[in-house]
Amino acid sequence: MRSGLDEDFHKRGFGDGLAELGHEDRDGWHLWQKGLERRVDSCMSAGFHGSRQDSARPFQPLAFLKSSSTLRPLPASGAQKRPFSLHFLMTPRVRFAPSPTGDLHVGGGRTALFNWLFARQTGGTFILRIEDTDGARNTEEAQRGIVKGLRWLGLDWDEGPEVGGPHGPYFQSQRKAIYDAYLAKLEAAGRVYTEENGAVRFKFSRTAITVHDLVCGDVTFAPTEEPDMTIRRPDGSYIFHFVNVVDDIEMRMTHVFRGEDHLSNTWKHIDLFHALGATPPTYAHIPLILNPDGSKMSKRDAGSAIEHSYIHEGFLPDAVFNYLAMLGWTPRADKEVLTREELAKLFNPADIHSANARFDLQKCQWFNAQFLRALSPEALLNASLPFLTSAGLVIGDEAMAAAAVYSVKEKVSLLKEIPAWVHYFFREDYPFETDVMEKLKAKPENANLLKAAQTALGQAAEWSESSVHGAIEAAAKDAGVKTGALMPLLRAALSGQSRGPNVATIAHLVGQESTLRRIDRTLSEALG
RNA sequence: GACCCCUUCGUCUAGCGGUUAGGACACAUCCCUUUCACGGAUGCGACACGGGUUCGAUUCCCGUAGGGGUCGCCA
Repeated sequence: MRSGLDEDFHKRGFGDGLAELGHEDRDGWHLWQKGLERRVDSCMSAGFHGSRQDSARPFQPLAFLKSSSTLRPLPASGAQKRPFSLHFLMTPRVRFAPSPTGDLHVGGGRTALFNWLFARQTGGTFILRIEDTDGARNTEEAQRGIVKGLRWLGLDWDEGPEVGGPHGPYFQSQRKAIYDAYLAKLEAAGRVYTEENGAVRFKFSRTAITVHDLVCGDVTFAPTEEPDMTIRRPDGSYIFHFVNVVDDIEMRMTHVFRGEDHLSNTWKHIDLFHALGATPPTYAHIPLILNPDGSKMSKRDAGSAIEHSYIHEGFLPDAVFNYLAMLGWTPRADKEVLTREELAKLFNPADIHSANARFDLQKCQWFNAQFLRALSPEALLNASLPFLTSAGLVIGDEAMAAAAVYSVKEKVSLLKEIPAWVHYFFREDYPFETDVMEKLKAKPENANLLKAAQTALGQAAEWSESSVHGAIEAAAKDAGVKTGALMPLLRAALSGQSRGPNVATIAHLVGQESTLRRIDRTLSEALG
């Protein structure tokens, strides 16, 4: 979608790649290139990231121009220019490229999330590519875990497995012919050699290579002394570094958001891009997620796996999405609880932190509690259904069930806690908790109090929450006790528990007949 | 061992040379209240250390220490 001006701009050579930036002022951004100045009205993702390393190149700008305005000769004055790379007539293409190792790891989930956020914000394309080059340890089952985790988080992809796309196949195990062709290019360029056993190595250029990173700034690596990199095994299968670069070229990636653990190897990738005559994408190496004690988070650690730690524990996708997005990035907003749409709108790679972050399960649960409370009764019931079912509860009346779970929503932070709070709504043979039983038996007059309440409730002509409440108050008054003395007894009788929603709410929801039966049962079983 | 990244309350963070160093989670106290919660209020609590630069450093520079990462025919 290029405007005429953009087209003109493009014709004059303002393509992707290196441009120069003048300055930012009230009029917007002034970009300078090839003797012309272009003023930019609006930018998506406006922002600059200061480079800590090289003060001569202090900014690594990030701009996706939406509209353009004037195009005029560059002023002759020697205003300072700052070089930067900019893909400004191109919609971004980003990808998440996991190797299928089973359950989606939170670190991977967040990497996918940042890519997704960026794509959704800029109107770009988000691609899922499965890096299953290591046939020995990759299984279809493992790949399903990744897909399930991404779908659960709501990270939909525009190209990739299950949805297809123009640059497929999206499994590296199916792209051998492409890699062979690229290997031929390297051979033609004299950049590879084959070892005696058949392994193929890539000849490093052994020059200094600078990574221009949106997060880390410019990072320069001195000419390497490492041995040349193997890119193909003797059995003909290819190595990660090579296929990763080839696919990023083939799939036209403009940006790569990935974990900081890749930063140290990025010079190798850039070397490959250059050897293949391609321009490297813009990189953004995002900080890692650490355990609460600062150690590296691995598969076995709490909170590390999407399905095991979140889906099964009763987290809501939106909450995990929100929490993960805030780990390593702070949106410029006056609140923390944000929807994925709001996060996508606010996302700015320039605001990504460069320091690793520790995982805090409590805060993640807090986010979950926030989203839980915002759910409608129907949505809450729907979300808790798997947990209610696995607790053996049978839902008869859905409206009642929805009201029941809704009545305890601010008492829990995880869906899996809900059954323990609502089980008595769905059955009348609930157990009496030990302390509840003791409390009931503590005073002989409790039985009479309950009987009085039962009589009053039995006589209620109307069965609304307020009428129930009124009947209980009246019964307490007649019996000469405070309402606050009767309520706990009734709560015990109706639920077998000492805590829960309002007593009147419970009675109202289970109905008049059940309420009376529950008191009968208490009288005979707990006080009999 | 070499190289790379990082360092503000316990945790996530705001800050971009001059602030009583702000917020959120957690924790504590109080209020609300039929319980448990929610909510509200208050409190606790941080610039890793040492040198510079500067009238002035949390902020800029250099070291040190500490944490993390990378150096695979894993991805």
